[in-house]
Amino acid sequence: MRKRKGAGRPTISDVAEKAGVSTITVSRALRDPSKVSDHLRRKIDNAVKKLNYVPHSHASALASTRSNIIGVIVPSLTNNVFADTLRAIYDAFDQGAYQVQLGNSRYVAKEEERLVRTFLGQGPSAMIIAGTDQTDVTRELLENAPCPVVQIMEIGDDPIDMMVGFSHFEGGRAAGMHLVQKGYKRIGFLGARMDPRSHRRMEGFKEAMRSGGRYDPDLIMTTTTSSSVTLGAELIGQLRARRPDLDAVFCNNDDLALGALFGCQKAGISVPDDMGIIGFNDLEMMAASYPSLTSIRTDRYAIGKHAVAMIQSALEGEMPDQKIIDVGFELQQRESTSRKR
Amino acid sequence: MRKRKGAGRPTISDVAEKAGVSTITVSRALRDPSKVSDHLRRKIDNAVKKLNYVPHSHASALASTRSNIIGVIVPSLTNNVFADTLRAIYDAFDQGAYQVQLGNSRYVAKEEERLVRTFLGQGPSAMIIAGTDQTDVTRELLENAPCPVVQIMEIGDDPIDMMVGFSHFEGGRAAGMHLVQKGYKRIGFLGARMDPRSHRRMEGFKEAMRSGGRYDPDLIMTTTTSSSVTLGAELIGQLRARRPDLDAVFCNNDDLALGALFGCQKAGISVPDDMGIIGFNDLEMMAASYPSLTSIRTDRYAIGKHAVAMIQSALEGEMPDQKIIDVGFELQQRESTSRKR
DNA sequence: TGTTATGATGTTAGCGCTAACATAATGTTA
DNA sequence: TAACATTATGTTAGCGCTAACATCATAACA
Repeated sequence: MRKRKGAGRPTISDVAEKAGVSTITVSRALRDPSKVSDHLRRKIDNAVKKLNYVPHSHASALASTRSNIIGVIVPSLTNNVFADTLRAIYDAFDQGAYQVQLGNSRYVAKEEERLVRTFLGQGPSAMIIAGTDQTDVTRELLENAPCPVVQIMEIGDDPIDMMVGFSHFEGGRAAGMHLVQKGYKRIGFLGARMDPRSHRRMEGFKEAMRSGGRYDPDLIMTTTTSSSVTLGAELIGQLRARRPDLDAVFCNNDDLALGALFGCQKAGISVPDDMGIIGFNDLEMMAASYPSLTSIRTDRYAIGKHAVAMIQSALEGEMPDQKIIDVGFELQQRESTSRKR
Repeated sequence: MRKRKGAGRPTISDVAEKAGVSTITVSRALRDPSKVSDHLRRKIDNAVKKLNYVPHSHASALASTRSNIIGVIVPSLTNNVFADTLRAIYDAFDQGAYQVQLGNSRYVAKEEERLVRTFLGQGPSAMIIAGTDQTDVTRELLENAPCPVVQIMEIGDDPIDMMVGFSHFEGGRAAGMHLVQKGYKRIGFLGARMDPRSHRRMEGFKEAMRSGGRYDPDLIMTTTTSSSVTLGAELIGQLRARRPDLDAVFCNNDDLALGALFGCQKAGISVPDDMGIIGFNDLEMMAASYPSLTSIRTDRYAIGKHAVAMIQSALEGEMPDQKIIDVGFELQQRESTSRKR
């Protein structure tokens, strides 16, 4: 007698036996209740409850060559921006029949490609990937993937499948225009990490400077070092050393902006009178700081929520209302750019 | 002819055929190369490379009732503290043969229990779970789980299996003692969320107050609201309204501490002379702020690294050196508690 | 009434892998 | 040299589920 023992927990056969039907009927009742008569469905539901049956996802994945995995790839786990979006994704999927599988590409394109391969190898139900700057190979893999794909965080005009985000270029431009309007004259840009989205914000900023007659490449200071508050203080120090006449900065993100504020305070420079500061993302701390910090508010949670909604309607076979959702952004003006002239 | 098509990618049989061996030999060569002769192993490795073979994890999981999943359960995705630990876990596992499966319990015990059930249902290779305050049911599930289990973030004397973290009680005590030593007299406690770890920090703090002759329950202000910088400013405002003589606070975490600093600045209270502030965790911003903020530094990345190392040695059948690893903490004294008397 | 569409359920054969046993080849001992 | 370990490889039968086809009942129609 050379039986294998299995995991011990109830199987679909146990349910089928208890309900007096065949296994495939149980399978159908669980996956698409409309395919089974009310009568049998009730019996099956009862049996499931009584046995405390939970489908073996691996068996299901093997038989159907399709798993209940939702692959999510982000470039950073510590960046608050992604954390908010991830939270939305987990919130939306946690109750349901799907398993979120998270990958961290660390801003490395090759790593991202590897993760896409790994995830696709599991026959995911859907993929969510941050950004629009995939390698050609990654893009092709995803275009041919037999599942919905949502690019998040930013939008562009050539989606792999679907997109939710906002225009970083426009966000950067709005920030720049705000500083011009506020009457600042020598407006700098501080940028860390300089991933593609940071670049687009910078380009938007430059555009605003040009149209406002304030463009000066000497006032742009960037580094590929990852962003931090400490770095913000350092960068503004360096830029001021180079250009003591600097009177405002747009920071690539809020950590830098907070750091820039601290840097100014340490150097005895008054914000906003001698230095205007604007950040990007509007993390919670921006409103609480003293002086409070102007920032471009983005709704990261909404991005995650929309992404999941798009996936769910795609999985239910509906055509989504739109392939590209722009959640926009909103300038939150606060004390750090409200100078009394 | 009623063949099923499969996923199209190469299977273990394809490799076996190409290498001129049986499938089980390929299986063994991949899982435990020492069980196969060099001769065949070379052939198999070649075939794998040529076919670009990747094992189908679902099939493997089904056949062995054991998946390559590492289940990780944390109470928050946005708290930087967990983000650092998660990053370490992802960094350590990303290259290998394991898949990290992340769950967010949202500080809800029942949710945690549900996640543990879900994960155990997949036959994980290991489980990592934050904290030591699981429900009895959760604990029992994990104690009987046929895989290594690591509790992270804190330590205690009754591990389910293994533990990595530090004593939050001692951390809180060290913070309290520091304020006493610095000569502060009416020392308050600000606590948000008040999860079990926050409680233990508070208890450590109280202990320090008692032993320093400074215990005053009226100076303790807590809320179950989740922590934020804004909240820190509010809480210190409320506590000062109640006790204008307050001259120092230990904040449950760094967000509150930063908020408390901003609150003081707004109210024109000089830090550290009129108000000492100490936080917990020592996030990066603490050193950068102005004035810089004293905090209890904890090594979250190390916790994740150790957890993975413990799991890996357990999976290789080794007895770990120790079941409980205390990564400790370190008081980082900065300007916010360095008063000139 | 017989023919055909429609829907509900069942039978069978895998999905790709590995546990459990079987066997062959080699070494080890008295 | 026989008797027995030990190691390397193979055979077979599932793991639990679902795709694909088959069957049966009922409704719908000419």
